[in-house]
Amino acid sequence: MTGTGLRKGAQPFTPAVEDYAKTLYRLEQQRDAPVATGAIATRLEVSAPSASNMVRNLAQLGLVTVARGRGARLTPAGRELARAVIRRHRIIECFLMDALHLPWDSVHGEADLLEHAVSTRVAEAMWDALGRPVRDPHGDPITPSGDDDPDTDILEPLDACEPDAIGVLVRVSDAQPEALRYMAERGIAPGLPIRVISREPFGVGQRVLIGDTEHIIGPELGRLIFIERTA
Amino acid sequence: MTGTGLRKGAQPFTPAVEDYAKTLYRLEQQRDAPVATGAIATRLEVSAPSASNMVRNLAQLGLVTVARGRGARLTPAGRELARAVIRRHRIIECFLMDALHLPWDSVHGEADLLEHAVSTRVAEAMWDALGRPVRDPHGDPITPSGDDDPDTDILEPLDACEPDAIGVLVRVSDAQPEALRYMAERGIAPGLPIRVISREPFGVGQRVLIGDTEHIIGPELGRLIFIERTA
DNA sequence: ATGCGTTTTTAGCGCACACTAACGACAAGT
DNA sequence: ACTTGTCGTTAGTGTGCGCTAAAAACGCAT
Repeated sequence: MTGTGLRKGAQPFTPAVEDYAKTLYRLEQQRDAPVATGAIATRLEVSAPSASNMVRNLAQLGLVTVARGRGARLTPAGRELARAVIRRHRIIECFLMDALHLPWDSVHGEADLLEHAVSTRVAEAMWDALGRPVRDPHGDPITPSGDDDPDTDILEPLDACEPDAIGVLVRVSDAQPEALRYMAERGIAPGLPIRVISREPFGVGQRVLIGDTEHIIGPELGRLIFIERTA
Repeated sequence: MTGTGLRKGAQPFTPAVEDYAKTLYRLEQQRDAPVATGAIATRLEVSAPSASNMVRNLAQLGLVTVARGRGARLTPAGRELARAVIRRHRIIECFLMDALHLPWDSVHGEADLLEHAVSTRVAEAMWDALGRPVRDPHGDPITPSGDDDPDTDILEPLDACEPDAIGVLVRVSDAQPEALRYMAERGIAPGLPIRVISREPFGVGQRVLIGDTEHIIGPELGRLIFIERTA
């Protein structure tokens, strides 16, 4: 891979380390258990040995403890780093959309590049300039400073909601840009009221009212959309 | 130095290459001649061998031609790269000051970090959001897209101006943050009218009217301040 | 021309991070 | 109990980019 260049005044951790911490955090919070190195490798699109090595590296930095046998867990320090990176990422996403008016689906990728170069100072200045928003454009929470995502457990994936469920579309996973583009085209975005009309058979998906438009949401998409139930 | 981490979607050139191109450009334009590798090393604060190696690297990338014997010159491609980086840098500086209200003296350092992570798309979006300004906060020109700095030759360093010279303070070199802090404290900034009152003997410097305040400008500072003469 | 100081390059190394190929450890199936 | 497939790890490489120590080239003064 390409070398690092002259990054003297940069963050205390390398971009790679930050990325691993972030990924660890994500996976750890998905199911609360030690994270397999293979999962990390898949998620970061690196080879298994690369992930294996880097996990050892993180352990040496005190960011991770390797449970004997299988899997790694973040230490408090690691968790703090991960949360700091995620916070920067989300602030940057907000910023790119609200201040620079970049299209929804490109914001996540740009933020991935920027999150390692933007200092905390700059990120906080962005946050202030935006009026300290509470969620990013995909509905992910921007937590005060080092808290856990408060509501990931409250939210339900649309996919899992039975007909007549009512709520607010709060979050849309930013993992797949094409999905975002698809949704943007149809006006599906966080903040809209949502109601499940019915579930179509044969795996077609759900008929859903979002805002005042009816949509057919396939199961793939349904897993990326999260709602806060009101009924 | 630290490794690069996962920078997949990034710029076509590494941060280091961009930094060398930028420096080459700067030095080449200072005196129009091939640039000695030692000068590059000094400017970038790396060892002479490092600079030497990287210059060879740039040559291989087609960004530079190494004049036999001494010194390197940018090719058109190299010049274009350098100008793109410099343009990004200046837009970012503007942005940090005008949109995020960061202090004058910290803006340059942050921009140095960011200029390699901000894509052209984002930089141009920043520029638009700022109303396409023509100069950055230090008075350096933000040229339309790939032109040469138009006026560096028109400007005169304050240091070289004789008493009674009148003009506008256009540019302040951003090379030394402490100097910027000093000037910021005293309200010295680009855009102000300026008049040289007298030159004090024994190397003390010049008495100068900037805006409507009188200042004593020592020779060190006088070399960092550039004015556009009107008389 | 010869020798000296400066400048540049060569040689060899370290570190971060990726990769492939090959090896080991364990669950499950026969 | 033995094979097999799925993990994970070790071993060894490559690339970017920095470094020091030593050699080579240049430029100037004698």
